[in-house]
Amino acid sequence: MKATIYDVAREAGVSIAAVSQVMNGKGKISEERRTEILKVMEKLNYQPSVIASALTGKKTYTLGLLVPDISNPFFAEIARAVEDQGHSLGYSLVICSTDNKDERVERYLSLLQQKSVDGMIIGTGMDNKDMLTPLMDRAIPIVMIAREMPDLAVHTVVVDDFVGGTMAAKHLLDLGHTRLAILAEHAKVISSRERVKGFMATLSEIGIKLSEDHVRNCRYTVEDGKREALELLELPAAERPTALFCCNDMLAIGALQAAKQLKLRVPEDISVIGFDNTILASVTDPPLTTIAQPIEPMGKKVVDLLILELKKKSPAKQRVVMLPELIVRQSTAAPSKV
Amino acid sequence: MKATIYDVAREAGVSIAAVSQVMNGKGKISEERRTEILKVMEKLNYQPSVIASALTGKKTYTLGLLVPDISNPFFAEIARAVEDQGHSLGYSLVICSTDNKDERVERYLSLLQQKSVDGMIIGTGMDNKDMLTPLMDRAIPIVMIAREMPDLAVHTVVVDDFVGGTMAAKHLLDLGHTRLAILAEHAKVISSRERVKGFMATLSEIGIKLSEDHVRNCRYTVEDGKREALELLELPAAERPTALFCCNDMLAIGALQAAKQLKLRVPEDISVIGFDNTILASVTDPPLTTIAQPIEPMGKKVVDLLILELKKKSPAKQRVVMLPELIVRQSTAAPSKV
DNA sequence: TTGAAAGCGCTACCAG
DNA sequence: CTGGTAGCGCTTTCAA
Repeated sequence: MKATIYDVAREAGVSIAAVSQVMNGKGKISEERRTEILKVMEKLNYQPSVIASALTGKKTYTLGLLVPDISNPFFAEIARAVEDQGHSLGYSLVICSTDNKDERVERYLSLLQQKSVDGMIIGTGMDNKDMLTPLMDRAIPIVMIAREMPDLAVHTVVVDDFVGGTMAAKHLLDLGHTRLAILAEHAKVISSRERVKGFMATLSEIGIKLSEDHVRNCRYTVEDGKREALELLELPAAERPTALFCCNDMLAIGALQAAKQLKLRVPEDISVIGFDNTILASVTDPPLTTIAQPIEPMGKKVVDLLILELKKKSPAKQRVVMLPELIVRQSTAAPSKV
Repeated sequence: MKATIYDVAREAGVSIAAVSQVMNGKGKISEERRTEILKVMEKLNYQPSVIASALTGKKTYTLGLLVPDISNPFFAEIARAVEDQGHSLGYSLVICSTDNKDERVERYLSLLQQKSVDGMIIGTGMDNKDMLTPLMDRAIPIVMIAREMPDLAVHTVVVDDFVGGTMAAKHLLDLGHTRLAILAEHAKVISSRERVKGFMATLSEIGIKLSEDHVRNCRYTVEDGKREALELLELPAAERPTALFCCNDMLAIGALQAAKQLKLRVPEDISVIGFDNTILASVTDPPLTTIAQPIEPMGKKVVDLLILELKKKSPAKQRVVMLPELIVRQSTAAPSKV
């Protein structure tokens, strides 16, 4: 069986209090006893129980991460960034794929509480924002990444979606496009909305206005993107957009597939720009021009904020906005002169 | 603060034992008290502490999953499958990206023990297999997925790598290829070795033998695959392979990129076949022909085995071998007649 | 310096 | 049926 603090104490001929003290580097212990105890711990391969220590009011050193789907490359990359930073600070990560379903969010939120995680990182949307308030009442530290819930006093780390949208627009405009369209995510996704806003704002600066059916709402799957893109690309040539801004890489891939199916060449006949710069963007054909989110720094930052928060050393609630970056690959080009 | 069992008991005017009993559905409680207690729990939004209950000898309902890198789509997909099955059985998942470094494996193994996870799912390789024996001595349930350590008595779920290799070979042979080459993972990766074996065995059945420099060892990155593929594809035309079997999709993508760089067309000039059928395979250009692993059933199965194991109802150690499947997309075709 | 003892929240056994 | 109580492994006073 596993060795306990009692085993170590007995073996070393001291009290459990002494053992506890050397483990936590607290209290005064003679150097002699100290090394003796250390030796015994080593010998017994003693692994202190985090469970027991947590019960006495200390931390569990476990964090929860809620994302829509860990198998989605974007969130997998976020998870890795969060895991690494957490790990370097001594925390483990429990992953929770919510599929964006409130019911799953609720279930996980409750589970994580029962397991006494030290804090939660929310990277998933939810329809009912009230789900989080009970947590906050209980003073369970929460931070958000890549999503935000306005009027919720929590640290938040996001990319500047609006600016990302303007970057995409500028790139396309610079290339000479004038007939544009957007593949957006569901309207309730704030980040997507902001991207669209930034995109449209930039267009309107030079007097371009998108008709409503040129802004399509999709879920977040490749299939969805493809379906909507097909409709857009099947419009009569005069209306058909020459460039597509997709609010994430998955949708952009759908658009690529739609173009292929319609025998349209990318970027000659149609330019496509994505968002996120996941690994997917680098392996498509053609490689996807996209707006990159600085995932790694974001994951790092959100963990740092969470740790600060649960150490009560937290500054006023911050909203950290990171700058996106345009990554030009080969899915965008000047429109062909017709 | 969080409500405890005491709060519920006090509020309901009963003993904590009674509360505990209704929670666990044990003992005899009058229907009356029972509903009353339930009502109070509801009212106080009582969340029983898994920590405390675990300390009394019950389970933590937490599982650990070790993989090389959660941001690698293949492992992210495994994680999702494992998470789902675990979740449906009431278990949470702690993810651990090891980067295939023994040092990280060891650290995580120790951490998971300290946190008293109920079991661990190993999907990462390690040089020093002895790292697992202390766990087994302590009777911590372990199962393996997508990796195996022969002569270690643990349940293992793998795809039939050898057969996968033969499938790839048959497909290429049927297409008419005779000059073949392999992009393998490091020789210590058993699954890769088996794939190579299956592939070569099939070739030798019809008298084809690969020269040694046509079997290249890579790490598991796209860059690595590309580098090795470049060398292969730059061979004089007479020696240059017309088809490449890559032991995973990442390497295959590297091969695709190498071909592109050399202005070779896929599949006309060079056929490429991957392994794993991750999401990446469906978004490349051309879409990748690959050998699919039944990830979802594998994840489900491995969790079931683990749960059985920790309920002590475990049958003799099983090695579950699932059948791979050839997914034909567009990266393979008959060699062009030269 | 050191150790006895009181919990942390919950389970399980046992006497009523 | 019901409730008192002894732990689970560890932390933290508080005396000695």
